[in-house]
Amino acid sequence: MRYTLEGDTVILTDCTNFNIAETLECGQCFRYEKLTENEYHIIAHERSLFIRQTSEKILFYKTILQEFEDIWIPYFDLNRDYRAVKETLAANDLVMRDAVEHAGGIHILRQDPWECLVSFIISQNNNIPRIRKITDALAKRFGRRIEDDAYAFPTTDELARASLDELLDCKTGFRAKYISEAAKKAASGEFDLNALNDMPSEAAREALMTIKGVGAKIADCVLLFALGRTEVFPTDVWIKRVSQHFYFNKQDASVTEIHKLASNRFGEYAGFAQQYLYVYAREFQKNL
DNA sequence: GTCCAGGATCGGA
DNA sequence: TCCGATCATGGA
Repeated sequence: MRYTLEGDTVILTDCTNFNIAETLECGQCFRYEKLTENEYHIIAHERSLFIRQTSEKILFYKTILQEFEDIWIPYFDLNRDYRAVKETLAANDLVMRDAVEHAGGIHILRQDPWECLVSFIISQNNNIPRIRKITDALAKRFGRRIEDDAYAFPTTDELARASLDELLDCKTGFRAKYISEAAKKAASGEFDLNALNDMPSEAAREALMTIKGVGAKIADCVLLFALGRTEVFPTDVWIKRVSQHFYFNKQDASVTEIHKLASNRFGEYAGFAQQYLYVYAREFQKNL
C-alpha cells in the first residue's frame, strides 16, 4: 500500500483490490451517504470522512496523516493482501472464482463493536435502506455532533438514557426493547464489550447471544465486521440460498451444515467468502 | 390488500 | 428439538 499527503488530502495509490462503492454498499455498514458516483461521506469511529475514488487512486479529503494511519487504515483493512485472499478462495472453487469477479473490491471493515451490534439488531426482519434510516435517526437524536450535519453513532450511555418511546420515534419498532436492554447492560458494565476483543470467537459469540434479540447471525456479524474474526461465516437468508444452490444439491441444508462446509472450504478466510457470496447471491435475486 | 426485508423469540407439538 | 406465528415499519 502506498499513500501520500497533498495539502489536506491523503492520496492512496495502488489500490487495485479496494473499491469503496463495493465495500460500503455490500450491507456490512450503514452510516454512509453516496454523494456522486464514487464519492461518499462516511461516519465511523466518531469521525466524518469525505472520500472519492478515481480510476487509479482514492482521495481522503481533509485528513491528516495521523488520523489516516490510526483510524482509516485499520477501518478499511488496508494492510491486508486481498489479492492473496481472493486467489486462495478461488483456487479449486469455481463458484468463488465467479463471486470474486463480481465484487472483488470488497474489504471487510473494522467497525466499532457497539455500533455494529446495534446496527445488526436493527437489521433483523428489516431491509438495508431502512436500517440506514434508523441508524441515522438514532445518531441525529442521541449522538454527539461531530461537525456540520454529521453525528456520531450514540454511545452505550447515550442509548441507555434513551426512553423506549424515543427509540420508537426512530422507527426501531419491536427492536426498541432489545436496543434499550443492550445499551443498559453495556453502559452499566454488566456486559463488557471490550472483553470481547480478548475472547476466542466461540466464547465471544456465546457472550453476545446472552443479549436478548441477538442470535447466531447477528453475533457473527459483530465478530466479522467489528472484531476482525475473519473465520466466521454469518449465515442469513441469502447465504443460505446461495450455499444451498451451489454447494448442496438440496434446499434444506441446515445452518450447521453450511457452517461446516464454510469452515472446511474457506477456513480462516470464510468471512471474506461470505461477503463475496452475499453480493453474488443478490445478483441472482430470486433465481436461487 | 399482500408480500417481503442481512432474524429472533415464544409457545406448542 | 423443531416448527410456525409473531414481531413494527414501509416500500414494492
